[in-house]
Amino acid sequence: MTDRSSLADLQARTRWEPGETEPRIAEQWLESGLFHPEPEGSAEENYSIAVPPPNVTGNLHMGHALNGAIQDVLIRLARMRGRRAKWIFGTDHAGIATQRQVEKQLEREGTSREQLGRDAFVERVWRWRERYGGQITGQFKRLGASLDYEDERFTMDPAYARAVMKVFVDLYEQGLIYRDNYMVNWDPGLRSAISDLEVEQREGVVDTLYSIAYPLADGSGEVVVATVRPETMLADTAVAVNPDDDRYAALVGKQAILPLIGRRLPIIADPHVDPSFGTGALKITPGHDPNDFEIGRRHGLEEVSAIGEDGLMTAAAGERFAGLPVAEAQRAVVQALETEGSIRGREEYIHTVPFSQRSGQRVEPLISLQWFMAMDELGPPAINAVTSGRIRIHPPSQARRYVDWLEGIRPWCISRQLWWGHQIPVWYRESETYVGLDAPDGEGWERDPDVLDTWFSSALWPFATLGWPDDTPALRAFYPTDVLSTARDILFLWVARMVMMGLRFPGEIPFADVYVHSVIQAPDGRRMSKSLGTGIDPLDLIESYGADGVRFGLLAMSSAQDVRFSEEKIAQGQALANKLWNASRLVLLRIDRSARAEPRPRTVEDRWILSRLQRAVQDVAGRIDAFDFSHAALALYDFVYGELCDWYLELVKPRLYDDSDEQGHADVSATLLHVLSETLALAHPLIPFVTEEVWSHVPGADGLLARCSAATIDPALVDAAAEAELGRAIAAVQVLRAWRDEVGARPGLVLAARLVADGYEETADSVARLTRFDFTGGGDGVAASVSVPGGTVEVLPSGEVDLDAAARRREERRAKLLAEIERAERKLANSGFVAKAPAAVVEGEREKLARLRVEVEGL
RNA sequence: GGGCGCGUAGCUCAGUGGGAGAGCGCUCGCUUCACACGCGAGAGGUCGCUGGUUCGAAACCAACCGCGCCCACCA
Repeated sequence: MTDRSSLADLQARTRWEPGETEPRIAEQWLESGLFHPEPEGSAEENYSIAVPPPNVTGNLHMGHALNGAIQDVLIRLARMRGRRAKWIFGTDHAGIATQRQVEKQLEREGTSREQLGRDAFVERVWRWRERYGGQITGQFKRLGASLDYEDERFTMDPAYARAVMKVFVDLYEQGLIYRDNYMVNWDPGLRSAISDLEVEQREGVVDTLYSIAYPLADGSGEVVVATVRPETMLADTAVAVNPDDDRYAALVGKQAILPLIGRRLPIIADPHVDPSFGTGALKITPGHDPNDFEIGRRHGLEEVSAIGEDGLMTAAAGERFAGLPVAEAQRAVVQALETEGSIRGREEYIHTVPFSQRSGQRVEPLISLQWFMAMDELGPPAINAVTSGRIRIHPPSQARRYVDWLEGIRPWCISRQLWWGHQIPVWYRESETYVGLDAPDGEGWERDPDVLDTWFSSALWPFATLGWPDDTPALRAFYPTDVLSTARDILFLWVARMVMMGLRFPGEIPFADVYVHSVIQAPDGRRMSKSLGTGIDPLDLIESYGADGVRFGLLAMSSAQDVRFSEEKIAQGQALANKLWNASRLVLLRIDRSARAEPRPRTVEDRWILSRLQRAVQDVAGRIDAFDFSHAALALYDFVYGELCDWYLELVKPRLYDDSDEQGHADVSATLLHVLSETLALAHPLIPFVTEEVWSHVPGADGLLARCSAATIDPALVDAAAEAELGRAIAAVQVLRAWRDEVGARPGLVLAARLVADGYEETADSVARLTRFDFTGGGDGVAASVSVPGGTVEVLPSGEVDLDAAARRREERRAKLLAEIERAERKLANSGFVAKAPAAVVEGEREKLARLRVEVEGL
């Protein structure tokens, strides 16, 4: 664009219109290749972040948008600081979620995955992914996320799958992955095992607690046990009592008869049994209760499975119940026990029950042949990485959660009875087992049908995306990564596992800092979710407010706490973008176009803005480095509104519009250009679009702002004297404006007055202009006097001032001053205060008192 | 059962030992030559409750009330 058309363009665009401009800028960034760094140099000198890979089925939700904004701020700032910055991009195959999507599609077509068969189904999922997957990519682009889209990964890519297989095989050979018949959380909806982390303990479930009598085998009586799951009694293999329970001491070693089944159950003693609960006797069902399973293993009890993986009672439940669904079996068992007269009581019982987060169904604990990963060897190094400070988790409370969880970690069930995922690299032939990267030679081998938990492959994300296990340039350039940013809910599911795998395989921590951001709740405080109807689509917000507004708003909202979504913050971001756009228009349309950006302070306000800018740069950058994004965003807002626009631009307008002083205009142009450029650089990581667009109109600006240097830190520009002097002028302006408003002076009218105050040598003209006073004329008499810092302004008589209002105002001010004086006097009369408070505080109080006294005398 | 956190203006939130803040909303004024998605000026708060520590508490401590989250194998 030529300079002239650029100016005409600026002149015409009195509003920042993100909808028209942002997509164009996003396109420019993508075409520039800026987001795709070549894999050169070392991880030490480079900067990288691996994005938490969204599900391939996913759409951008509020969490993605917030986390995207956070990571993009970090990446853009690092890039502007001259680091080779790579934001690793890709999607997750998301086993269950994706499989369900395609299954639903098949249902609509009147077929099912079973009818299709495994190979055809998996093929179908791949095609589904080609067609519908990766919508979220375009959504991230719209947000302005500077991910490396040119180097996209998928957790099912052949190379990635190779890494997954290698990790499995290695851990198997090292004895850390093993197959076992063990109690697992069975999800009847999914018909698959799930891990402990996918189980949600739901509180407040109302059940009936049945007391059931088991007769003693020797006919000497009965023992009464309590249960909320009477149908599981069909799989009982013992009755247990506490070893210290005198009531039952005589029964230990005897046998009870299991009603309905007739099996003889040993009566055993185990410390797990709480004598104070129920009758103090516990039925033991090793096949369907995690506690009982442990007790059973301790005592070598038989393990009976009465409930099958299909959710139906098995043959072991006896002829009467076999084949019934669990719920029906419960009714039938209760009915049968009632007929037998074995029920001794029933009461309402409210307790906590496990549900599957995946399907929402009640988890059925059962014994199943599954693959597990042992954690005893993997956990401690991962704990040490954090406790030693090599990995820093922010905020620190999350580090405690991390360590606590790892300290109590149990084996991880990694096999899933699904079709979509990384199929376990194990083959069987009769009694032989083969584990390897490729299928074994020879006939008759059958591969294990199960796939791995999706989190198994996600755990390798920071290095498998970079080509591990090969020693690639990308791996050398970008591993370990610098920051991992995520929500709290996957600290265990993902973050801890990445640390374990990173330490075990590439042998280094996968990232140095973990930032755990807040969860944004719906405005009413509930969880934001589609099913509750409380979800808010970030893309709709981008449509209304622009991506800059959404980014700013989400960052400003975020904190260490969970926060309620507030659309006002998004609007605040939009307002900031618009403000910056218009401030830039003022500067760019009025300056000397041949000026070069450099600080050329000529007045106190120039020194002031350079000083305030310097403080803002240090503050915002420091906040970002400390992962304090909300304060960084608000500090930027305060600088742009409260300092640059409200004061500096208003103060320099006379010089900016004065064409008679060529040198003066050139100087202020240079300084303004400097201030604008630095402000754009400072703001760019947070609100990249508007800053990039303004930059394209800055004379002499070459290329993209996203490629420029970060705002300069130069402590020499801090000028406390200028800040004090202009601070005084600002305070005076505010006092005088308030006074005018209260005494009803017409806004346009210039009032004659005398400025009788110290410290306004350089600022009196500005104060007069901004308050519409004329301090130049003489004149007699005083109609009113207004206190300003350092003295008073004496307003000369005129018919324009409501003297009664002025007097009223004076009296109000006087009363307030007297109250404050009394307060200060009381404080200083307090011997405890004078003796014990820090000297500076006492001195400050004395100065304040003196100041107040001077002012009240002036009235 | 254990642990963590929150309760400040109508709303959403800052503020962690020395005169209560922001954005939005509300009131009043302003078509001031960047912006009416604007500018200027205001109103509005027993800082959940009680007690304690301190010269001084919104902030620190204790108990309580209310809300939220995480972890946990008592049927």
